[in-house]
Amino acid sequence: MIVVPTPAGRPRYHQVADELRRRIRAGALPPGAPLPSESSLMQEFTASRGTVRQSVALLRSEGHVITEKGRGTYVRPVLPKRRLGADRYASAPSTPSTPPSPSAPPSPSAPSTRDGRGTSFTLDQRIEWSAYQLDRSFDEVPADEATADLFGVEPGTPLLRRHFVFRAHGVPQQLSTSSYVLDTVRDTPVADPANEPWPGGNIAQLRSLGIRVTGVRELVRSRMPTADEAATLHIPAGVPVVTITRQMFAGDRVVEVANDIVIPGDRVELDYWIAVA
Amino acid sequence: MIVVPTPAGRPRYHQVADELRRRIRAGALPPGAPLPSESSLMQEFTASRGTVRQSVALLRSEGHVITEKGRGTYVRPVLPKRRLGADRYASAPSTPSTPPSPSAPPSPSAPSTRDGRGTSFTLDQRIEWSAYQLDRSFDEVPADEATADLFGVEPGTPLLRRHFVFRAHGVPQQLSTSSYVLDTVRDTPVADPANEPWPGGNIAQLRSLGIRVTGVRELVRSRMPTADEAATLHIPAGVPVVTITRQMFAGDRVVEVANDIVIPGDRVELDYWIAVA
DNA sequence: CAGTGGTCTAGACCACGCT
DNA sequence: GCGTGGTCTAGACCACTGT
Repeated sequence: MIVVPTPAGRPRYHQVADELRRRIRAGALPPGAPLPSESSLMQEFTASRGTVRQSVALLRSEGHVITEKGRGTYVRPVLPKRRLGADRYASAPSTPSTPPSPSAPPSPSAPSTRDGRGTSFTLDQRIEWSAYQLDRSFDEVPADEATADLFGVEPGTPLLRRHFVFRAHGVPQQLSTSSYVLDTVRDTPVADPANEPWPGGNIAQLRSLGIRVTGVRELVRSRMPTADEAATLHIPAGVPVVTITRQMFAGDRVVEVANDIVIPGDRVELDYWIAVA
Repeated sequence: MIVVPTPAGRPRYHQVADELRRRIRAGALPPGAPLPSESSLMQEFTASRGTVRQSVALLRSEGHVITEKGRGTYVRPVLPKRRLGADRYASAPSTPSTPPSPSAPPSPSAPSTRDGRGTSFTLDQRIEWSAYQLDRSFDEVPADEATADLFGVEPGTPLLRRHFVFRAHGVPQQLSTSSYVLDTVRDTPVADPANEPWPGGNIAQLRSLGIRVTGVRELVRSRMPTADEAATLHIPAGVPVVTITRQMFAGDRVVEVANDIVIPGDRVELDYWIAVA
């Protein structure tokens, strides 16, 4: 068969993807709208199915569209983002409309955010403890090197490790693996999975043990999800995860380590305040 | 020829990808190592080229491997990550080994971090101002709605907008679009691109105008890069970007807005400290 | 049932990096 | 020139979603 030379030097599947991207940007294909079917695209662009599928795969990997088996391909809807701010660590149990915490920024108006690609909006979405559903599994393990380092203890120190899957309103929101040094929680209500979710979270938990958390350190990274994570969190192709490695401090002492909180990147924004000396 | 057990129902290209992932995790294919060529894989797994290519495309989109035209496919090397902490906003000009800033966490030891996929390490990498190269373009524009909102001014307010491409040691590190209200910087050295990079950064710049920055708010998000961003920042497939929307405050007043700092997700980790009341 | 996307094959020509 | 991956074609069968 005769291979059609690529007109502009640009591969045909890029041309198709470019055109579809253009329509998405221009609003001709708004979020949620179906893309033309593969057969339509084959006709419209005079390309083979493989080429058309390559275009769509590209758009998928860029996070522009999602594909549903047997139904079609759709422009990725923009999800409302959960905003995680410092106030989630405030001592008072959260109420849907709690005023900002003492160390919060000077009440900046909630900005409308851009996702860098077009339509966007942000929801200052608070989820009450009661709306959470929770899968959890607790176990006792010796500290691996990374976790020991974060705690500032010897590797091998016995830990209580808790693994959580948070859901809110039926939608998986995040995974989290969080540890306490076993000695500090053994035979306390904190070590009992039945007491989760604990109102006020880990800080309240530690408080019940007489440990007063004075600060939290968060190390934020981003990467593509593992296959497991994508499945558990219902993450479509083209969407990264944000990971947080967290240390809770009581003075100089590390009292909790979350060795990777994993959150879908299309459902969250992290809000930080830095005081400048 | 190695015969891979056939978990029936699982598509062949997934089986191939699973096996390659396994080898990567197991260390049989360490970072930087070449994957078997497509023809080898075709033989080893008794699959057509299309199927083998689909496996590799999957691994690429997951960030496990990168492909170089005419050379081969390689396990993605783990890059040292630049750690961005609050100290980058400290008043004193940074020196490679400056002690932590006043509001910093209680000197936690630099943790060794996990990338969630295997081998990993972190470099507490400081880049002196002198190591920066910088592309910049300044222009004067009326504030769009999002930026006006972040500034707390009316849309249309004249802004000095600066676009930067930072490189360090030849490697592109981040894009940034940052604005001042034009009235506050007109006819000052700050408005002259020739004075970039300005030692001490935007805070020192504002200081030279008699404006004392008291705090910085950062809104962190993650998404896949646009085609432009991927090209400019040399981002391979399967690597997301971290974006930061930043407001600099002088008291209650917003004095600078960075309406999207874009950083490759495989080259950075953000380090935040939250004081708990 | 018809329409959608998912998987797979076999073959072809091309552009690139290296030796 | 050889080996690598990049692009493209044409056809086939399948699983899933809707009516």
